Amino acid sequence: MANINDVSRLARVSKATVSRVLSGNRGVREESRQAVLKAVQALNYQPNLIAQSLSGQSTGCVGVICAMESMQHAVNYLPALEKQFRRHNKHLLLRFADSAAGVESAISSLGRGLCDAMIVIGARFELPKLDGSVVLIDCLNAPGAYSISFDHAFAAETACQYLISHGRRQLALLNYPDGETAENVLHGYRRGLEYHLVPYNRRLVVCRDPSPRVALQALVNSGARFNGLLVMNQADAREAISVLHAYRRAVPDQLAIISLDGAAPLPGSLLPLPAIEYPLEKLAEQALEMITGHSGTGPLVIRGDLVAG
Amino acid sequence: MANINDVSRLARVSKATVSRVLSGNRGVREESRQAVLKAVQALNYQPNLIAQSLSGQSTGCVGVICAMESMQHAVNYLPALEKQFRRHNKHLLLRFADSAAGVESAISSLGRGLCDAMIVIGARFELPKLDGSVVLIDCLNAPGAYSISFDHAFAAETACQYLISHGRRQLALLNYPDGETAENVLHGYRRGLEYHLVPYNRRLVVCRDPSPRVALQALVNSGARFNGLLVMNQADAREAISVLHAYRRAVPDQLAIISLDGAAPLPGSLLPLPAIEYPLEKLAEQALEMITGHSGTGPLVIRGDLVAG
DNA sequence: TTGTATGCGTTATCAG
DNA sequence: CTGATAACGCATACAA
Repeated sequence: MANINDVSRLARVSKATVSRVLSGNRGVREESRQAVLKAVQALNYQPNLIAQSLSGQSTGCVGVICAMESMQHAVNYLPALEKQFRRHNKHLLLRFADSAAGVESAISSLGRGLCDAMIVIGARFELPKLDGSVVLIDCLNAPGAYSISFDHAFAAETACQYLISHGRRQLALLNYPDGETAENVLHGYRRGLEYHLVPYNRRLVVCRDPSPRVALQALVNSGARFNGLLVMNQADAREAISVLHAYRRAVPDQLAIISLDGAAPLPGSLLPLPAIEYPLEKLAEQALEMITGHSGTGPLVIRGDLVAG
Repeated sequence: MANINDVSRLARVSKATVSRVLSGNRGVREESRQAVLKAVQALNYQPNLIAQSLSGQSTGCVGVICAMESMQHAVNYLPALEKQFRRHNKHLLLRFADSAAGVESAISSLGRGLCDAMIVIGARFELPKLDGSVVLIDCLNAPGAYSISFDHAFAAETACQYLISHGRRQLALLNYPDGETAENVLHGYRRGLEYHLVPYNRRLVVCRDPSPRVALQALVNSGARFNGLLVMNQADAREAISVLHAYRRAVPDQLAIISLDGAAPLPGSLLPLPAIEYPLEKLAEQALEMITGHSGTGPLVIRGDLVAG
């Protein structure tokens, strides 16, 4: 690959002039400018990004750490993020992690001059204290200053409203394990019920961890009756369908299921379920703004769209 | 972030000595070694990767370009690749592309000193001529010297054997559009039939492009009878189930479906279909070897495992 | 308007 | 065994 010296030699100007022409051509004689451009063409010269990074102080790379638990999940953000960041000439450095330790290791490995910033996506585990240049997307218990999280209370409430307005009043909830997010979900769930004067039945609330299947089995076994079910994501929805199928409960005829995070709508899915979805492009935009710093600081909470099945 | 100068100052040695200690500590007095190590600890020093890249000639980054058509597909290789490459301190630079032009653009954008090598995954479109440092994985019509592709003929034959041994003799094929791969699939399909003396019926072979749904509709409408179906991937399988469901054909009771690429087994999938699967870890290993050059050159064709539903 | 010189952080060469 | 010093490729302040 040709470098700036080759170009300057061929164009009979100095490296500085070449550099000037290529980055904001201010104050260069048209003649030299053309010479440089011609040489660039001839040599098919492209500035070396590594050298640019070292000289400037920015690499143009952003580390993206995907939590693996809900991978099907996190992975769906990737195309939207990549598209958005590419527009701004930013590259994505990909890592996966399945624990807080994994995230820390990824961060320290990426944070050695390679990245200008980092994004953690979809972590369901407790996160360590993080640097200011780390943006958290869809992470539970986001401890950082920069985070984009979902309004789970609002989502749960909306889901209840939807199901109840479709004639389902006995609503079960397959919630996250104890934590801020679970409380938010529960809050929204109760608000949704209250609005329609549906009494709250704690037996209808179960925890998806360690296993959604077991939780649902326990729920069914308990004899508590329900004709609607709120789940936390599409994967859980599938599990639920599968379990309930085994119990001869037809979805959505006898039992309506709604997902509180409808990301990752699987192509050619057999039965499209209603869900609360979060717009991927908007999300990517916000993440970019947080990273480039054009945005006001502070965590951001976004509300999802109700999408009927 | 502390740099090598800070360390050398604190340890009262030169930069060179610091560098020596950190990379293969050959010929350094134990005393200085300890001093350096102490300083490194104290300052939490980690060598800047960008500077290392500029100085050495390798960035330790590998570009990964995922074809977007069968994204659900390509994206599934990512975790395995990342895991494998991370072991060798290689980072993954992620891009998506949906056309040959997109791939070219990605390659030229990544090929400016950022990457040592590149991988293209899952391209179903015609690929341009590519540099030697590009490895093609699961790409149709792989034109490069380095490629890992699947033995489609073998897969198709295996699929036929499986279905026929399960009492399905009228096998339809939802094939790729014209091309080398489609021919291979067709070859395997015919071989599988021949083995069991099942006559070949060309009406049972349809093309999945531009739309698997339409192709299947046409197939059903044609009146040709079939009780088994070979599809090219899980997404197509889902589409097929959906279409056939509409025609009141139950899967897998009346009709058995097998996928020739069972990657991306969806979690909690309702009905696990039989499929030919390609081992992701092996694949990632091979890709790594091709890139690090420890492997004999030339394209590699691998055969998939039959996994019953 | 242009060229020179210096810095970015590291590795490697070569004297000492 | 160690320390200066020259690359690596580019950007930029400064001088002309």
